[in-house]
Amino acid sequence: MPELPEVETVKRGLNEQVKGETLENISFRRGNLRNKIPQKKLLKLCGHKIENVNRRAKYLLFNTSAGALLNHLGMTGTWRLEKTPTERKHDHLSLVFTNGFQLIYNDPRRFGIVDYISQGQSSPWLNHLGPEPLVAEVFTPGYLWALCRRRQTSIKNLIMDQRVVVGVGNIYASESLFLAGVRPGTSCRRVSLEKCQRLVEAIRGVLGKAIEQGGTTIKDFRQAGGSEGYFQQSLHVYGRAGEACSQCGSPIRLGRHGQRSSFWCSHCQK
DNA sequence: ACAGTAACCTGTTTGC
DNA sequence: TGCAAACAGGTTACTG
Repeated sequence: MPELPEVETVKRGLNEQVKGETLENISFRRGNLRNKIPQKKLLKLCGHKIENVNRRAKYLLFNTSAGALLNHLGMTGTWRLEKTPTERKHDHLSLVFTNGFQLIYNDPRRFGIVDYISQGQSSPWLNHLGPEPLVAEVFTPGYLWALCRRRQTSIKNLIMDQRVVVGVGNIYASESLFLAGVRPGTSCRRVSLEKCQRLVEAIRGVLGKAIEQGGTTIKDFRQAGGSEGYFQQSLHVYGRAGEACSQCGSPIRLGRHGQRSSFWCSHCQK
């Protein structure tokens, strides 16, 4: 479900909803998602305030002075805040706050992660992550170009590799490549420094705009509070196979790279 | 070491 | 209409 803009949107919503609130209890409906949920460790957070909710890559971190709850939404994870909770299918745990509200984690496909991080420590989940694309000092054209020299894969696979740069998933990979004028199947070895420059700018630009518009709602992504994102209106190629390219009118092509659908315009992207 | 594929799940859409 | 296959915003574990 969520790429960087969606996770960032969720993060901002959660800060409005639970920042400063004290955790009273955590109730668990099942013992595992993609990982085994360390229930006992997580219960150490009870009695402590959520200082803030941060984001690293596509991971959310609920920080307290007694450690943090780490969460990855996988494809279908959502948080919803309720005063009088109505149980829904696929509710897996809920954070109960002293103000009477509950923050409930729902995840049908259970590709999500819920883990505990001790105070001041890192987590194995965060170890191999590449730079944040929105931080210009760390995600530079030269950096990307150096990786293009070294690796042997398509440029789309490369920018979706979280070790290379975090936060770019299947939607924004296609969109960035369209904006940069590079076909997704191009071998990264054949991507010039100049193209890397355009690509870095495109990635940063598209992620930034998507955040401004509250993310992309294709199917079931919702902002905190339940409203949809609006960025889907701005998608140039993703999900538009057969439609006319907004720039040149050629039909948008559909193909697959690394088991994922790719969308591109053969005229605008070389 | 690296790249490509299967696997983890459920729900929805597509095609016969 | 019904059923089965294909597909979905992600990541890891395996294979060669």
